[in-house]
Amino acid sequence: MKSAAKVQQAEDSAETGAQQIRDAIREAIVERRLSPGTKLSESDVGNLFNVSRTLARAALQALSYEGLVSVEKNRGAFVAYPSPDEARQIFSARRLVEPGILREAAARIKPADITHLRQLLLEEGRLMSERGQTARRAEIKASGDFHLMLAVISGNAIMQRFMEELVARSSLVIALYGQSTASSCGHSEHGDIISAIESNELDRACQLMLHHITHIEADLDLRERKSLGLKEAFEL
Amino acid sequence: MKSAAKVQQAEDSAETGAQQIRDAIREAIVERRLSPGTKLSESDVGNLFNVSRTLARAALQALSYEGLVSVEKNRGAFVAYPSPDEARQIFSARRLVEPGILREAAARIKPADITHLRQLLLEEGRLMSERGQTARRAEIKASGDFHLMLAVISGNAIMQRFMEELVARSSLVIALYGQSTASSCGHSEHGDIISAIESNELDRACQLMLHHITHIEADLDLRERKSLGLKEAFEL
DNA sequence: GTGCAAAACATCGTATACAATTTCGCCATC
DNA sequence: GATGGCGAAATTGTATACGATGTTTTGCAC
Repeated sequence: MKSAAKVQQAEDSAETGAQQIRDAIREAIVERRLSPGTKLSESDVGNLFNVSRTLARAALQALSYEGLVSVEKNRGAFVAYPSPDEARQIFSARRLVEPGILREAAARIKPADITHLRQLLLEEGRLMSERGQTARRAEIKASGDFHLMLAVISGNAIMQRFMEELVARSSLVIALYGQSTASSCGHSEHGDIISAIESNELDRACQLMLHHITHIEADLDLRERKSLGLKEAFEL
Repeated sequence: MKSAAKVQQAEDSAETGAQQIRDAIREAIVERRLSPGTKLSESDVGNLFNVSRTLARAALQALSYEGLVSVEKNRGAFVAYPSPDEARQIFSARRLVEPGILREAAARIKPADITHLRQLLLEEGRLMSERGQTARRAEIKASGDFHLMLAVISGNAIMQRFMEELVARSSLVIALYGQSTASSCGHSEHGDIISAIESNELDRACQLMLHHITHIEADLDLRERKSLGLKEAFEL
């Protein structure tokens, strides 16, 4: 029934008054309801969630450890505004770890996992064809979930957490520097990767993954905005 | 002069009342002055550093994000006591990322970096020959610094932070499950890796790195302690 | 003497309060 | 009219206070 889930949630959220807020804000950032640079004042966050500044502050601190929020001393917290250089580092990191994760995942993958991956893919495709903001947001999330799922399958909780951070930060980068309207220009590439895994073509799957990541990065416009950059760093 | 550095430090530490404490505790954990499972009560930590529970709590929270401290709801914070499975995941993660980091580092390495690496190696060797607790602790740190330095050279701040976490947690694992007295049984392996990089034998350097990590893990006794495990989790 | 229950104690979770720093607006002055 | 400084308002940094939860101890009954 609902009781089990509710109790579980209650037990979690009890310790995690702050974590609930953290998760809510993170979701808002990843789904781009919050734009990079937006100020997240402790009081505002606290009022919004009906908690004290203490918890709001804890949540913001947590997000800063994940790189989604930058806190500046005596000035407050802002949704992270990754520099082009940071963006490059994020994708460099992904190219570095995702082939390895894919290999680990492929070694342990079960038929049920493949089914699950294909379900994700279907969902992603469905959302792509839909119109509207909510569909867009769900699509963004689904696109990241594919990469996350591989980390889950790999069975390494540490790499999973790291990938969560990388995917979330990627979403931020794409929001800032993305050019093409469709963030998931490489939707079909996900399918190709699954197919390669299924047919045990591991090296090819890794190659596809590398290309996929590179394609995402290639869609960005990572040129520095000199004069604009200063203005934006101040206010926007 | 000193002023620039001092000011920089002052600005840093001002924002980081909590971060100073976090760093101090982390250092104590990594250098094994604090054993896994040790209780870190918020009040005690606060009193120790002459700050309120607020800051102590923030520091402990931060350490829990790094996996060095585990906080249990309504029970308090403890120096992390990684399970054998967690230990395996940590080394699995290192095998996954360190070759990639090494490749990145090799691509950007400058002569000055190699000099620096060799200096680290020398220092490590010197500490190995010394006796005493302090030398041991410094040796542990130096051994990790080699791996960290490669991440620094790679120029990717994200991977650098990730490696910092992995090295710190490795230290914890070795403290728990290490068998041989010398934690740095593979000291010479560090030198071999540098040599391989210097002579541009990249594939060999990666192989050496993988073997090195595997050697460290092989020195562990990762068998589960059933009855003992429970007792230790309580008190020790 | 043993076992259970209840209360005292300790510790954490959260809110509120105060101090320090920054920011913004206003007025005087050039 | 522009500029610079001074003061008020807002925001963050830190401490303290109070309620909730877990742990230990004490006392009573069997």
